[in-house]
Amino acid sequence: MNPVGKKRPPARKTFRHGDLRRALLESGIELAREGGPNAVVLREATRRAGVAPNAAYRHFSSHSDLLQAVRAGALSSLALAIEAEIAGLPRTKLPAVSARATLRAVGTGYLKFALAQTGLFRTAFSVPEQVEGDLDAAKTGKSGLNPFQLLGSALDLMVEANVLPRERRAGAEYIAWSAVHGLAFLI
Amino acid sequence: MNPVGKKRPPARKTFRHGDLRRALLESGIELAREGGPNAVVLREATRRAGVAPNAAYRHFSSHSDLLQAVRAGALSSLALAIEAEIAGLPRTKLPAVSARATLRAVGTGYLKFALAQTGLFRTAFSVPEQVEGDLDAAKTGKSGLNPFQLLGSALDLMVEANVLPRERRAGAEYIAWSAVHGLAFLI
DNA sequence: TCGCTATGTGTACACCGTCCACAATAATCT
DNA sequence: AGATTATTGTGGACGGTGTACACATAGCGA
Repeated sequence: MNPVGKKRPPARKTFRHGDLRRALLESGIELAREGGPNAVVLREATRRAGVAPNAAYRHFSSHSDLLQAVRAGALSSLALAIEAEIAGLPRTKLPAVSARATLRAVGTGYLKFALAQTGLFRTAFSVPEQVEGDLDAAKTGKSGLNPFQLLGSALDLMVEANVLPRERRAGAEYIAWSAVHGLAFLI
Repeated sequence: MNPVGKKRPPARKTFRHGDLRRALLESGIELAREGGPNAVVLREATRRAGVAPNAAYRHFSSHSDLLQAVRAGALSSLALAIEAEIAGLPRTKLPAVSARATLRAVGTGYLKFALAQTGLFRTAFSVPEQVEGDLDAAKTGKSGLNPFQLLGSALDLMVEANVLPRERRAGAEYIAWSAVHGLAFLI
């Protein structure tokens, strides 16, 4: 009908997709958002990208490889949400006030995300894996820090502002993180 | 070969299994123990029970129904682990000491279980669901209390022993639970 | 004893992840 | 430019999964 035929799902103009990896990743993230980790299904992602199931294997070595990438994307979204919460803070001159507010913002950003994006949140933490020293840029927000590192830098601020005694700094991530994460899980 | 030809795989003497529901449940729990929630696969459970796949549908309405039952069993195991930890406590006359020790035992029982039975633990909390007011006996230990209720009764002890001010009792479950659960998740 | 009903079997379907051989295109090298 | 090679997508197949339907078996009460 359309001589200059546009692409429907399977109707692509070029044989090559152009950016299939990103397309699959985004479909996967959407699936995760809708139904959590178990909903991210390789074949459905290829379907949404308008491509044959096997095409996925040119970009991801397996289903779990794709899932890992989706998971990284979810962590990145979480990082962005936390950063947005921090950015929305009213400015203040007082380091102590600011440091406390930042730490609180990390917590509330985390909780808000868990509530608003439950599927992504569950996906992000569906597989136990250490994120502490992870440098993977796919998991970070605009600041280049992943959620765990954002918490760490908020704690650093507390120390600098003399709100948190330096000797109690070590391991504080774990305390704060477990409290907030446990709470998030409860809801 | 065998003139009185018997059936190997389904080597059951009687047509009826006798206690298939329990058998399936136990196979399911074993699967969860070995590989977490995603490993509890209906067909494999029936295989281990020596029965055709469809037989499961006489006792569970669906795969997720079976999974829910397995999950209840996992919660029950956790409750038993906590009770065992409490039971192992040295006796003392002092209510304050005893109350504190009991609360701590709940926490360590919880953590030990999370470490020793990771698969079951992950299964128990794989699906968010309120356990607070749940009266389902399938989730309890010998005391008839589920893990969350065990925590509650430990906190009650604290109040009775005047270790925890009564006005701080409300919602204390959530604080304690989120701290311990978050910690468990970290490990 | 007869039939009812609970319980297990067999067959079949759609969907999933993944392997293999092959086709179409883009990139590269004469 | 033309030929060669590498990359990317397709098609078909296989075994595994959950589940629906029809049927077989056997335990139980009349």
